[in-house]
Amino acid sequence: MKPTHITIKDIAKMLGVSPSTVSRALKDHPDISEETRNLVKTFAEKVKYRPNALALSLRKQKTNTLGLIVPEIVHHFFSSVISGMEDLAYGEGYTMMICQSNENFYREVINLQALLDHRVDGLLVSISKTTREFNHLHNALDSGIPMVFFDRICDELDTDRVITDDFEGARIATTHLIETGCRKILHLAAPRHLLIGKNRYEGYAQALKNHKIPLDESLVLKCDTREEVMSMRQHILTLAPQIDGIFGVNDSTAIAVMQVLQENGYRIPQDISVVGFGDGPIATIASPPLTTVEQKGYEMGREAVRLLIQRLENPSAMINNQTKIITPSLVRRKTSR
Amino acid sequence: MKPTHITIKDIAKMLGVSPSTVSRALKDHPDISEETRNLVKTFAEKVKYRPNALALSLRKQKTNTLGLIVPEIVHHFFSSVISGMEDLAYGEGYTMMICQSNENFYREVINLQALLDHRVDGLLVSISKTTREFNHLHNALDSGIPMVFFDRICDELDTDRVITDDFEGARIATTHLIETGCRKILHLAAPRHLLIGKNRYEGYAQALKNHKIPLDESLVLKCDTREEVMSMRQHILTLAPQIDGIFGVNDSTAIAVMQVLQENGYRIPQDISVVGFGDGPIATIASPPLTTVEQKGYEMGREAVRLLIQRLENPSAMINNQTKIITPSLVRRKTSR
DNA sequence: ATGAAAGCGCTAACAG
DNA sequence: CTGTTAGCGCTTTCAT
Repeated sequence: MKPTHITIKDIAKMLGVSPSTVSRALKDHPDISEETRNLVKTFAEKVKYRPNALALSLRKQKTNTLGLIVPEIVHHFFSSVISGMEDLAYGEGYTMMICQSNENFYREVINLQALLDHRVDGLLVSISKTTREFNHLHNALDSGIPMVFFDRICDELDTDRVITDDFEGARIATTHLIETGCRKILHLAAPRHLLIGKNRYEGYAQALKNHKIPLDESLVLKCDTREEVMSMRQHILTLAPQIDGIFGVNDSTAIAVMQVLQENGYRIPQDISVVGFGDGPIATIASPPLTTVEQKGYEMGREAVRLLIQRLENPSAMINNQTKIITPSLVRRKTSR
Repeated sequence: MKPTHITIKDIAKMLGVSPSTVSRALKDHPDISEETRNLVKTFAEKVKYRPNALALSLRKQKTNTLGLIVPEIVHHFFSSVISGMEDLAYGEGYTMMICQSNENFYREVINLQALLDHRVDGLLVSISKTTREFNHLHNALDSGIPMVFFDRICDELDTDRVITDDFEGARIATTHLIETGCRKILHLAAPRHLLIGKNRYEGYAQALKNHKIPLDESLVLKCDTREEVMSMRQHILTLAPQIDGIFGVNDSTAIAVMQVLQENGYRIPQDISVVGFGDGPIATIASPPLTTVEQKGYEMGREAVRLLIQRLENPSAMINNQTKIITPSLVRRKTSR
């Protein structure tokens, strides 16, 4: 049994008026007499008339749909972003069409095409890790569709953007360690060729510099996953006696080192303080609960949608592209003093 | 600059043929001469023609879009489900329109309406915690739209369903505890009026019964959040000396008890074994890593979409509604022997 | 104050 | 083999 919907034409027929009259009455067009207007409206309500969004979109050349391409849904940060986007978009009368690239370039291209085929009004995108080449995005942009990048932005495209201030987050984290008494701070870093690796490293370096603490490169380890921590445990343990603080580039590495240390008799934070980055669900259940930098995915999502809708609704307004920077904040818990 | 798309009409005009010819050529209609077909196809490719999905949907009365209503996106289980749905739907040529109810009944109703307005071909829904009344879903179903419930199903609606076998999961978990030597097993349970509370409790009870271990109700505590564990810590500690195993209704409570115990000198699993339920990201980073029951959200998502598409593509086939049961499996890690 | 007609982009009878 | 026509559901001139 196919769902059959009532149309304006149906109503017109049943009421003995023309479709145009029904259409106008429904949207309070001034030309329509109060009488017919009420007639139509009450009738429409009675038969539960609902406008067909498809027809509307086709007619108006506007879908009120926002297309999203995200690397992975199953990721606390990204799902927070999506949640923020959904909430705001929904509140503004837009719906979202969501695609995940699964960190796969080819799929990102297809996703983009699908969204374009559906004539979404605008695009929200965070690029996949395997994306090295940006023709697909270039083309989309050239065709004139509004687009905002978030988190994983693309430098060679001039668009609105929302990013977290990784530098500042790292600086705050490291400063916190310094201000609570640490002097020899180990940094577990992401590769320098990744933006987050670079920026967080630099924030760390800046904090040291601000406090006249010399930067010791032997205290910066390329080590950004739990697994890597585990495989580098020996090295970390040889370093341990000479350090009093650790800044991990993300929560999982921070928690992983903490565990390695604890298993070897170190007390956190009495012997060594630890700060992470991200504030996912694992931070709170760590033992002790992890002091970390909160990344505000939800807020980032809202901001991205805000930027996009603003552009959609200020038609031609040649506003310069904006880069909105979300400043993360420190969440003090128990792994630091 | 509005994105302007090339249409079939445009192509027809430029090639001096009729729109229908173009339409047919593009889809390899047998009536079209190979010559014109190639002409049209290469030209279409050159100008990057892309069919307008909106127009297509309107025409075909089929949107190839699946509507999803989920309580919360930011939740490991649900985001896994979404991911599974997205992947399969995408592979089958469908796109997804995703709404979150935020556990709010009113919003669930609106979400449903929005999806219906967009004429999604089918619905995937997991009901919100605050939903006590099902008229909106009843109406949708009566109107004939295919619908599959997953995880949080609604008993009074006769539809396809996908659920996890909570009873069996709990039975497996408890059995594992028993088989590794535990006899006095504490169960941290969800309220009995919730399905998961009831089913997991019963699975626990069944396992005991199968092994002729008497069920001691004083070892069943209504306690299903981390916070609750913390506020009941005293009581738990008085119970601790007499127990050798714990089955937590979810991972966070399991991890929380484990921590309370550890802080008080108990060794896990030497003194007490612990098993959780869910297998979210927190399970692996717990220390020691948590033995738990894997809930297979991704698989559930795929299954739900499979059921839905099957119904969409077997037009009238009056297949009886199916309830697909996902049997969770035990993931042995280090909190049990 | 209301209706007729055209058209958004596409497809599918029906002609020829 | 190709073109003409009508229509999916809706809005919006242009008439009346």
